[in-house]
Amino acid sequence: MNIGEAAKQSGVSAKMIRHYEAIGLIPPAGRKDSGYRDYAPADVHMLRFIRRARDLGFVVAEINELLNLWRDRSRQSTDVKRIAATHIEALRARIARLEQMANTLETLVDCCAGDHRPDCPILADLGDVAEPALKPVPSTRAFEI
Amino acid sequence: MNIGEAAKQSGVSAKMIRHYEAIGLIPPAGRKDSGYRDYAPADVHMLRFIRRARDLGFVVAEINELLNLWRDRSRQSTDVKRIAATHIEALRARIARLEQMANTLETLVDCCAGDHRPDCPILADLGDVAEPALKPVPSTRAFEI
DNA sequence: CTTGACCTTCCAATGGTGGGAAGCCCCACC
DNA sequence: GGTGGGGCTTCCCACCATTGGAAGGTCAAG
Repeated sequence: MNIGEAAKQSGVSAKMIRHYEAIGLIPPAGRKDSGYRDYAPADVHMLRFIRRARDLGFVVAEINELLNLWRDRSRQSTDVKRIAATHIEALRARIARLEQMANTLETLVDCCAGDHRPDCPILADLGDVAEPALKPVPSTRAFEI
Repeated sequence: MNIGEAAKQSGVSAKMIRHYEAIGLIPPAGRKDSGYRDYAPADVHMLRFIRRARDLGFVVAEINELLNLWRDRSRQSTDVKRIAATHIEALRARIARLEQMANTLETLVDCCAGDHRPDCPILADLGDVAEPALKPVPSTRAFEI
């Protein structure tokens, strides 16, 4: 099966399949005489596993661990559970941060007249100079939030 | 004032101050004879505005709009409100997606014995082959989630 | 005058994904 | 036997925000 077909069946784009192979998340696919990658149904199954894990927000490093456990017939379910639980914590932390942002903004928006006048509590809050305890903190990267 | 001092007072790292200047978010700083950037309290104020907006999850493009409105004395608060409201919607959407992930995982974790045995509903779900309607959908980028 | 803290510019990496170019391969159709 | 179009290959670049580091100039205190 060509990479395009594997992509269709797994829901993982051909681009990403090659990428996952390049970073070692999946083993190098077999090749036909033409040089084309050749995929078996088992490979599609694995790709679908990856796709589903991505949909659940796991990052590649975690998916790697999960894949290893998946393949390991002598695995202990507690290992899987630990990874998942840790991930849930991370998700909840991100949610909490986003919710705090949204709530703060909601309050400000509710206080804003939203008319033709220039006075705006949102801008007032943003430009408020009265914030002393503000260090050049290693602010979290956007994609980690 | 040197960039280090401006960084300390604003909470924006020197690296990012230079970056914001490079991408045109802030105007080029004045220079001393030595070539060092020179910052006035007003610049620190602007940087603090940016810092606060980032903390609320605004992306640079939005911060640019907000800065322009901030500087525009004839602005209409409705413009600010609209930007903020749109941003809240985006935040809520991200929260909803993360919550769905967390809830799905929570269910799976609750069903997992978490002991020495290999049987695990989490892996079973991930590897479930019974998912036909799975297209190579243009999955959202990580930092947009 | 040296030392160390600060500043400068430039380049690279992060993570996950998409876009595109240049060139090869394969199949169906005429 | 050609030819056209679609799929495949590799390689490089972009996104977003941020950090790290190297190589070198500047400043203040000792």
